[in-house]
Amino acid sequence: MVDVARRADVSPSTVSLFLRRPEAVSPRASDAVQAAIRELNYVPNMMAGGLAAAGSSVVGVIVPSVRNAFFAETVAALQRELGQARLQIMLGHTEYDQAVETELVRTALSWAPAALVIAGTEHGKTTRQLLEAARVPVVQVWELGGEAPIDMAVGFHHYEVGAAAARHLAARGRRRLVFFSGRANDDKRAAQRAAGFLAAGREMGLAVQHLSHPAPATTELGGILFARMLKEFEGAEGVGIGCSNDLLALGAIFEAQRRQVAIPAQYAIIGFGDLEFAASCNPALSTIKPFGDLIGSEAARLIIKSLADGEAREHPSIDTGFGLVHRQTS
Amino acid sequence: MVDVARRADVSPSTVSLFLRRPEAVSPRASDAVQAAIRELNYVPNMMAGGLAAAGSSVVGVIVPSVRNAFFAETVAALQRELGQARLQIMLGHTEYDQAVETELVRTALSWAPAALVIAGTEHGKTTRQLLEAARVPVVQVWELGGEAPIDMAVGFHHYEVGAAAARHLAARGRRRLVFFSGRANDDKRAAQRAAGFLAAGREMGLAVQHLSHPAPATTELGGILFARMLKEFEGAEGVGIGCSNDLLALGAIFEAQRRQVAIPAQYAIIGFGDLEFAASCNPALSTIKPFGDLIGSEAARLIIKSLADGEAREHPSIDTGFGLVHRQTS
DNA sequence: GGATAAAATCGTAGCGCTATGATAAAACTC
DNA sequence: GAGTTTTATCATAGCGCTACGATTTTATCC
Repeated sequence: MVDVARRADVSPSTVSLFLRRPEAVSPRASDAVQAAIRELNYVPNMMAGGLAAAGSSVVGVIVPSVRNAFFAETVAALQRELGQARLQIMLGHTEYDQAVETELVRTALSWAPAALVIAGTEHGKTTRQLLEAARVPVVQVWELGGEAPIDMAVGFHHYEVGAAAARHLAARGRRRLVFFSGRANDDKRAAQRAAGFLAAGREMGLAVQHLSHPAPATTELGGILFARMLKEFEGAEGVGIGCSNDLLALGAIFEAQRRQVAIPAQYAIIGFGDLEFAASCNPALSTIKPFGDLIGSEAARLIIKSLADGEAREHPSIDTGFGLVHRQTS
Repeated sequence: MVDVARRADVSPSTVSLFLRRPEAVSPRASDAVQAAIRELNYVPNMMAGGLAAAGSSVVGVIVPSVRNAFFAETVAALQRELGQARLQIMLGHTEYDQAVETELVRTALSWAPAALVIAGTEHGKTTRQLLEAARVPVVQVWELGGEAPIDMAVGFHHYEVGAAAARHLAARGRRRLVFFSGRANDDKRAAQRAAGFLAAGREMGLAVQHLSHPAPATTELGGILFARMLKEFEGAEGVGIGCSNDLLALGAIFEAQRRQVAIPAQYAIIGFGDLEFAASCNPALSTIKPFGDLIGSEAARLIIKSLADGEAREHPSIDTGFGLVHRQTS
């Protein structure tokens, strides 16, 4: 910055002011500074700026897995919207491990972030304390319900997702409901969807069952659970299958085809996620669609608004809801 | 840090030294400092440290899209390995736009990063200049060939991927080869795979054709291209289809089923990516498997080694190669 | 032209930590 | 115990920029 100032024949303060508030600098000085920046290919040092300003332009984003298409979509939307506001994403993923999550929060805080985005409402005690003490906007995403939000929240009720899937299958005449899920020990949100599905089925007086597995919810596991279900429900009629995500559903479809089992004539299926392939499946997959992109863009909007409002900021929770997408499998 | 020092009855220098090199501090002082850190819940300010040290623990990671499962896997591996080395990922994604890429590089550089990871070998002139002038380790990932590496590279030759797919289909008796691709205007790596496929086919004296589309390479597009191909090759025999990714292949499989076209009896298919569902498809998908996880972990290893070696560091290019996974579609 | 207000520019202390050399304390040798 | 070496601790300048008040310049009014 000192070199830019020298070249533009202004003081370093003026260069700094120009970068922060261009309208506060005269056109003559602006032109000179811009030219100097271009000629010297000057790149500001964000650490110096953040240190002097007692806060940085970093937004810590902590999700269970960036490989999971749900979270990837939200991260992408956050990047898009926050990038426009000159904020940078520092990414951490927990692989569903609470101790990792605590360390990632601590690391994010060491960058004096402008805000934090973290998936879920359930956190370990230390994590929650760190977040509560952080004095920066915190947005919990992808879930509502459970523990009260620390600050702001954007998500939906996974329990209601499961219930909606059960009600949809019942409305399609299914009298016996089965729920497939993976990551039984780690994925609290999938467990909520299962709980909602089973409870809604019971309320409607239907027979319900839960087939779960500790492995991640993959296409392969979907096929395995479908085969297992066939064994248990030999000859049963009117079965509806809820899957904790679309990959399990895809695997179930493939296994049904291999065994000449007709979908949905013999077994109706509904997934969760409305993943990229869902509409193009054969048969096209019914699913519950979360709005991952909307979650990201709403979280970004809340952050930007919070930063503008300062101490007067609010603490909203936004329920994005979800969509029922009725296609050929149900 | 001053508060921690006061509480531990040592100087702030000793606290700092303990955090950087614990073995350089006596056990008595170590215990006192650790206790003070715990009691005060002290979180270091990384910006101050980075500024004073003339460099930070940030690694800028710039990929076309985090929603793309290939890159997500590499980002996940980078996060895992670099996290172990106390480095933090600052993520940017370009959505295949070169101007965005340039800005993301500039932003990453403003954090005085320890290193940069960027996808691809082809970059705009300004981007390349920024990277060359950066004086930090730069690892280009997911591609080899094209322009010479700026510093280090971990990837494979997409042209060879296409050629391998063509040779595989020829070895399975296919006499007419078609390549499906999407994002025809943006995705240079997909274009390379197409070029390799077509060239290898021609070299073997086979009829070759390229069906491409400017839209992203989705399952739906796979179905559309398959339908288009059926029109053009009405009654042709011995056709082999190479797809620029597994999603296109999945869409082609679904469309074949809808039209009672037998895979691979009538048309053989090979994808790219070995995505999560590939093995569980009906029929199971033949594909070319890139090693996204290995690319991430190798890039991380190179960065960590570079940082340890300092000016004496080397500039390797690592060819991870790829695997041919022969399953039921071919 | 003088007085006043607004806009523009500048000077300065300091943000929290590091690297480095200076100093103090501990360990070793004779 | 004295001298030397090694280990541990401390003091200091400074990293590049910001926020803020001081100063200068420009614009407006009478």
